[in-house]
Amino acid sequence: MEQSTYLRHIAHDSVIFGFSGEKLHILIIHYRETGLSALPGGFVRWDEDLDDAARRNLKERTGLDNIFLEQFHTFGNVQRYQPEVMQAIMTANKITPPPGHWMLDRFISVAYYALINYKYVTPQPDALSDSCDWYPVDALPELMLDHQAIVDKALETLRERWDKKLVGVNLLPTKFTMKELQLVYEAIMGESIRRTTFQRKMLKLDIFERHEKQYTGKSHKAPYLYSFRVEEV
Amino acid sequence: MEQSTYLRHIAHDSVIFGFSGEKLHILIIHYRETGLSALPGGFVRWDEDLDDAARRNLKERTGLDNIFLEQFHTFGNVQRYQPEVMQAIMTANKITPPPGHWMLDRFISVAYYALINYKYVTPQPDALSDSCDWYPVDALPELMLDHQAIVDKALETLRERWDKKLVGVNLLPTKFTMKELQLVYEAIMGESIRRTTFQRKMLKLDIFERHEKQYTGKSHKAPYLYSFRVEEV
DNA sequence: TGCTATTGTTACAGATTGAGACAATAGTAA
DNA sequence: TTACTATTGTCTCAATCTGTAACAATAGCA
Repeated sequence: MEQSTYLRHIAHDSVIFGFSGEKLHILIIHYRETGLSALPGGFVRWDEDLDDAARRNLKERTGLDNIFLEQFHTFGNVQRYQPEVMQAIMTANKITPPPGHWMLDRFISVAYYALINYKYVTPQPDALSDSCDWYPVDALPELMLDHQAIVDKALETLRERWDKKLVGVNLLPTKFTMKELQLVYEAIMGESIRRTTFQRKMLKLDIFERHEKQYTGKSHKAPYLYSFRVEEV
Repeated sequence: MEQSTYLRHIAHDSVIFGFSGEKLHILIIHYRETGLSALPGGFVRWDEDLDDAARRNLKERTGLDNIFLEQFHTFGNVQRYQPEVMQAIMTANKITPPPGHWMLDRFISVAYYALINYKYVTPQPDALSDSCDWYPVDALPELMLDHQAIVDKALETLRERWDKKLVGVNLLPTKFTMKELQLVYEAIMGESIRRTTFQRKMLKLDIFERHEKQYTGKSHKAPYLYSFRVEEV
């Protein structure tokens, strides 16, 4: 029996969030000469854990390892099945798949979201795509298949998990100011919060370590830098 | 190309919660003559939405329709791949699959949880299983593959979603007393809560409708019955 | 008419949250 | 040196929420 490299019918897509300092961004890839935009995704190898596949893919796309990555939903509607889309991508890359090729099958996609520090990432397009860019979540291009729905669900999940998953911290450098953390919060929640209330709420969590002040050259009081405290056991 | 009824490599399993009035229970099936216990699960047809597959399966197993059913995680570790388990089940049913049969392949399983009213359900074993019974969550038999991990994750999810998903209401009859709702809460959360605090918290949600009193024949004040209020638009 | 078990409601203290006030800077300008 | 401005770290006060307890109102029974 033929045993291909990848598990058939199973894909994974990642919503990679980055924070620019002002807005929340998502990494979008463009397929060569097709006008198609999509979330970075891939397949699962025969001998590979599902989570590892997502992690491997993320590393291939961004070069980053040890990143916050978490599964949030699996999309399996029949309407996802649009072989002509995959066909177009392959054709544009001068691949002529035989009818019934596994990439033209119906796929169920397990979706992950990643939180990374925008500045440390230089997106790297892979063999099938010609570019790989950051877009603000509120100004995404039209995405293929159900990828917009995947993004929407990812955002919804992010809002629910703000407190439990250190969402903000994972989008910032190791050291950050309360102001920066608040900007992330507001970008994700889509609502503003009072400075003092936010600061008090964060500090009461007692999970941050306070460091030296950050002198920016601006003529006002310098803020403290904070980092997530790593508990020693 | 051979096109089987089901999508290869993709399964789904359901953690079906029921509340006995005292404890939280889960529906477990036993495979004929193998000693194997498992969550009810199934596969996805070629022309079927993933969610529909889970819903169809639930109906086949319990006879119930229009039930609260929600996806919560997808399990895809390589360790799940134990063809000898599936082999044993098929052998016990006098089926001799050819080597490479699709049911002996590696599977990724999308897990759902359902909340149903214990009393209205008579579990119905299907062709491959000899029985189908309720077990208290704290006294489950040994489950095959990673099904215990699936149950654990389901419980964890249930606790997180108590408020958002009307978890309690979905486990009770249409009309219920505050006491009953509180018992469900305590069974799920694994901790007791003060009666007055709980009652106040629930009533403040302003999502319940109060009905007539429930006279049980006991010699004390009769409690009101409540139901979830359906907002008219 | 009491008695008991249970339920609905209210009262009160402590904790949490929203909103504002105020003092403490870090640089700039006078 | 001395204002002046923008921003940050705290503190205060009131409103709200939560944990706890008390109390009144039954429903059936002796």
